[in-house]
Amino acid sequence: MTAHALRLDSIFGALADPTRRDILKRVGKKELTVNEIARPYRLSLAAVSKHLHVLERAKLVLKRRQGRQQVVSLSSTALRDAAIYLHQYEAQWNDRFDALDRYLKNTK
Amino acid sequence: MTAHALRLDSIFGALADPTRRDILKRVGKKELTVNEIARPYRLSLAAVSKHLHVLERAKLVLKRRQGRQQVVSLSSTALRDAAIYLHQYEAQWNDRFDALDRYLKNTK
DNA sequence: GTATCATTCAACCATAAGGTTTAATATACG
DNA sequence: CGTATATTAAACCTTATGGTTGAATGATAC
Repeated sequence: MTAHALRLDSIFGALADPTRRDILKRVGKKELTVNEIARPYRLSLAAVSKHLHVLERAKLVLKRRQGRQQVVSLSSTALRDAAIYLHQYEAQWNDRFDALDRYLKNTK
Repeated sequence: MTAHALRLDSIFGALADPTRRDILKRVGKKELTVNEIARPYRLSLAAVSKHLHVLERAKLVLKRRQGRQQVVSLSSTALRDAAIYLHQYEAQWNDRFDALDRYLKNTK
């Protein structure tokens, strides 16, 4: 399997979990520490840490150390790669999403 | 969890497997029967049938009976839903590129 | 240096995913 | 009706995933 395919595996795999999509949405608005990310969920910190690892492996987020905390931020390149993958099917979906189609074409 | 979230779970989950992405690509070009779909893979028919079930559950493909065969076709609505989901991050990947643009301009 | 805070690692558990083989079902053909 | 063809279901196996708790690590504060 190609590197590209492996990458899509990890990206789509990461996006397949609702907690991880929620984390993504939240760090997309604002960088957060691991503790801040974990707070709203009824999950152990270790579980959230694992989710972050999955997101990191898919390159959907970046982590950097800031003192004794880890600051997590969105990394949009993988999301863009996923969008580009989906784009190959653009011709097959509704005209109503022309704007999105044009956008994806321009950034390919 | 909302119906919408469950839907994204199944869509992204289905897309996370390379065999399924390959099937999707092939049925996107031309409707195929289950046997035709299975032929190129070193997998049992039952395994391919399971993959098709995953794709069907995610509404990424449609199956209809034609005589004693099942004809599988792409259904783009789920792909479009996935694209719409990713689209919410469009602004952030644009920002990233804009920042890069600015950077390149300034250092030219 | 020791205590404390933030995060991860290790070991473990339950369930899901992806595969196999064999049996069952549905449709078509003589 | 009986047989062949196309596909799925069942039972089973192995590995991956998502969760837990408790110990280990890294960085700061005292």
